[in-house]
Formats: sequence, C-alpha cells, structure tokens
Amino acid sequence: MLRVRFAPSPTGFLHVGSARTFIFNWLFARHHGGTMILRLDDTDAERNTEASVQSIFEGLRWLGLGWDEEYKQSERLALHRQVAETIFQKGMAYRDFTPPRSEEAEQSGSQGTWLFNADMRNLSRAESDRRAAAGEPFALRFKVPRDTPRDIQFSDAVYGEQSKSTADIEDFALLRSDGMPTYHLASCADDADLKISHIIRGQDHLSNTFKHILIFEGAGAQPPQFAHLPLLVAPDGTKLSKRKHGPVVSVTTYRDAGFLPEAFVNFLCLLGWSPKNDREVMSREELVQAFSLEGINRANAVVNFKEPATTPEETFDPKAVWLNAEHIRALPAEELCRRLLPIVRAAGHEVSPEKMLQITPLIRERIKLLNDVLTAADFFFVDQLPPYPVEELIPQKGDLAMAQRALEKAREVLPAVEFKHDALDQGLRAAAQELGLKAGQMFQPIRVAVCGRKNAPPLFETLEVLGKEKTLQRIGQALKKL
RNA sequence: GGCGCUAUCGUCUAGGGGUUAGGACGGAAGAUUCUCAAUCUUCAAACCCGGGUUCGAUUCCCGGUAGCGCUACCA
Repeated sequence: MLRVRFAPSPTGFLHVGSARTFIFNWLFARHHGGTMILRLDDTDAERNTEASVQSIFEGLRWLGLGWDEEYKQSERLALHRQVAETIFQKGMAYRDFTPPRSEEAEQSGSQGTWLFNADMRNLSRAESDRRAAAGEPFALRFKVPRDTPRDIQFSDAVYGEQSKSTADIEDFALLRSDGMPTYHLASCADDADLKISHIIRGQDHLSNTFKHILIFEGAGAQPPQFAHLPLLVAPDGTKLSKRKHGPVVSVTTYRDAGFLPEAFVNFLCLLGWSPKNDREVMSREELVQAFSLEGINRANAVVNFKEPATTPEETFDPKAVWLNAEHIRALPAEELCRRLLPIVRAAGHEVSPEKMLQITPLIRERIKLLNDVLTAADFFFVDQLPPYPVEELIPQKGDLAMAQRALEKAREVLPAVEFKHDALDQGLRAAAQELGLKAGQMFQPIRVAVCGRKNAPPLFETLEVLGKEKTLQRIGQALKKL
C-alpha cells in the first residue's frame, strides 16, 4: 500500500515551498490511489506556536486538496522514546553528558570537523548508567560506525544513487537532554510506525537521509523509498524566507491577492516538475493524471517575484499571474461569479448574484487576479462615478465639441432604443453616421461617460447590463461637465 | 573547513553524441474588434569554463568555477 506524508513543523506560516511539497505528495498519492497523511512535526516546543498550526491548516484548506489521516508528533512521544531505547539497548547509541552549548559543542560546524566526543562515546556502560541514575542530564547520540567505516547507500527517486561514508557522518542526537526526541528520531520513528512507503520532501534533507537510514536500521525497520525535491529559491538565489523576502513566500498572500487555488497549485507544480510534453495550463485532474517522480527536476527553481513589492501584479511571478488568468478564463461564468461575489461584497458593494452573473462574462478576459474585479467592474457597482478629467471624453482625432455632439446625440436616440446588444449596436452606429463620425468616435465619449475611463469592456454589453436609466443619467452628468 | 547536490534563453523548462537546441512566461513588432483585454502572426533571447573520450560534444568522463544544502540537544 502506498503511503506518503506531509510533515510540516509549525514554526511559521505555510510557506510556498512547503505547499509544493504537500502538493507533490498529494499528487503522487492520488495518482497511485495511495494514502495521504498530514503529520505535524511539533517536537520543538520552544518554537512551535498555535498560530502557526492555524496558519498551516488555513493554507492547506485553501489549496483544497485534503488528506486521509492526521497525526501530531507531540502525541506520539512514547513511541519515539521506545525507538530510542531500542537503539540504545542494541548498543547503537550512547549517552552524552556534555551540557548543551558548552565549549565542546561549539567546536562543531565551521570551526572544524566535529564528528563525535570521544570521551562520551567511549564512556563505559557502567559509568554511563551510574551518571544517568544519579540524575545527570544527557543527550542520546547515535553511535555512528567508525572503527570500520562503511558506505551508507540509497537510491533516491529524483537524485539517483547516493552514498556517503559513515566516516563523514557525525554522532547526531536522538534524544535531547530534556528527554524530547530530535527531529531525526521522531521523524523516522513515525515514518516507520505509520508505514510510510515514500518520503517526498525538500532537498535540504538529502544529506540527512544517511542519518535516517542509520536510524531505520537501528530500529529494525525497512527504509522507505526517498524522493527529494529541488528547493524553491528567491530571485537572488537564496532560500525563501519570511524575514528576507516578506509575504510573497506565504501561501495566504496568494489567496488574499485573488489567486485561484487551482492556478496556484498549477504554478507550483511547474516549479521543479515537468510533464515533458510542453503542457502548462493543467487542471487538478490533469495534474494527477500526469504526475510522476520521473518528471521531477534536480536543480533549484527560482520563484520570480519582484524584490521590492509594488503593485500586487508585480509582486508575484508573472507566470503565476498568467496561469491564474488562464484558469479564470477556463471557469464557467457561474463558477467565476460565485468566486467573485464575496470579494465584491467584502469591498462594500451591494450586488445581486443575478447582476454579478451578467457582469462576469464582461470582465472574465480582463482580469488576472480575482481581486481585479474591483477595478475592472467598479462602475457597475457604484451609484456615483468617481470624478474623471473632462479630456477623457475626447474621441480619437476629435475635440470636446465632438464629444459633446456624440453625447447629445446619444441622449437623444437612446431613450427609444431597446437596451439589448444588437439594438444598441444598430442605434448607435446609425447615430454616428448621422453625425458623420466614425463608430469609435461616437462610442468613446459614451464609454467614458458611463465607465469613467477609456479602458473598459465592450460598449453595448456594458450598456445592456448597466440599463437605460443609469446610462442616460451618466451621459447627462458628462454633458454637464462640458 | 568537511561532506553532499546542482548547472540549457531574464525566469520556468524540453531535449540529448550529429537538431535551424523545442515550448511557456515576460519583452518587442504587427494583425484584429468600438477602447482595453482576449486571440493570432513574427522577432530578439540559452547549452558556466577547461581538459579528455570520440570522426563529432551542449549531451558521456574528469577538473575548475559558481550556487545551494547538511555539518544544532532546529526542523
């Protein structure tokens, strides 16, 4: 049985990189009819917050993908300790009584090659037991094979054959001195217990995998299949982080800006994965159908957002915005209307669903983000048009006098015209001809009078939705400005 | 520092011993409708560097360089 998991640690909001990891796991599970598991890796009590848990759920809920089983690591501590005990009893781990963050501990990292503390590693069992019994705190470390180093090997579904000598693996901790399991232990213990068959996660864990295999072996469990994903990075090449890159790395930012979850999912899938047939705009079902581990790329992918965020449209990766527009256009009017309505209402406009449904087709091809409805269809919602410069009324190759003639003519003929596309078309074209104006010269002043700006949906459809009364009223107001 | 991973247009990517190195976004130009958008057409734009192997490497191998990751009693 195929079982995958997404295991975020609740130390911040849901990151776009995490979201992609979730999506790939989900796609893989759905493609193969497997089980998707959500596991909160919350063993770091210091950094975990309830707000973060909420933010993660909020983000996942918006993606709308769902999962089949749910666990919390903090509720499985007994299992973790039991696995630690098993490894310890097999003599594959030892107690390290070195106080945390002491001089010795500081030697690790860039200072030199810290692999193990010989004193602690070689402490006799009797001495170790005595000090432990005396209540002296200790961390439990894995006793990585050192006298006869061997290569730890595994085959990654994305990165291929991997190998590393135990001589290059440090004696990593299993249990902290407060008794809490470390990420490595908890993660592996749970993966084994939950019978995870495939671990699909960020490439930042690629080198940790050697340690994990050691733990699986120590616990007497079969390691699952691993598949590491290339990382998502910022335009400057560095890992995405909230502190450095701001809200663009949070999933909820995309939601709040008016992205469709299916478009967002589509976008994320294209970062580090390819169906290899040049397809880009894909529905959820098509993604499930096409997804495979073989399509995953090995190089990090840049999320191409603008560093200093200005307008929403510039903030996001242009491809994400384009995909969103594509998905918006693919939506049936009823469905798009349903998604637009809450946004319009939240902005304080009162619109009936029926009216909104009429407006929707007029703006569908003109918005890239759902929130654009507020600027694209504003004139439908307000009673009173915001002020606009009189010059806007001037048609191509015309002047204010021409605008005035056009508007007066419109005011004269429109009352007798049925407010339907074809009738308006005929009526206004005839009027233009009578005035000796080009159609565009006739339409432009009317458009501006009615919409308050030059760029707007096609005129007849607009007038039809707006209605005779409001149209004439706005033309009258425009005339007063002249 | 050690270990590991990666390297195709600005970005996401396809490809692979011999190709006009393909697609998409974005950019530019044009067509088109009443404006805008959408749509269509066209253009500019890439194989990190150096050695091998080979008749021939962007592709395979090695080295370099660069980037990223791990090197915590974080995950």
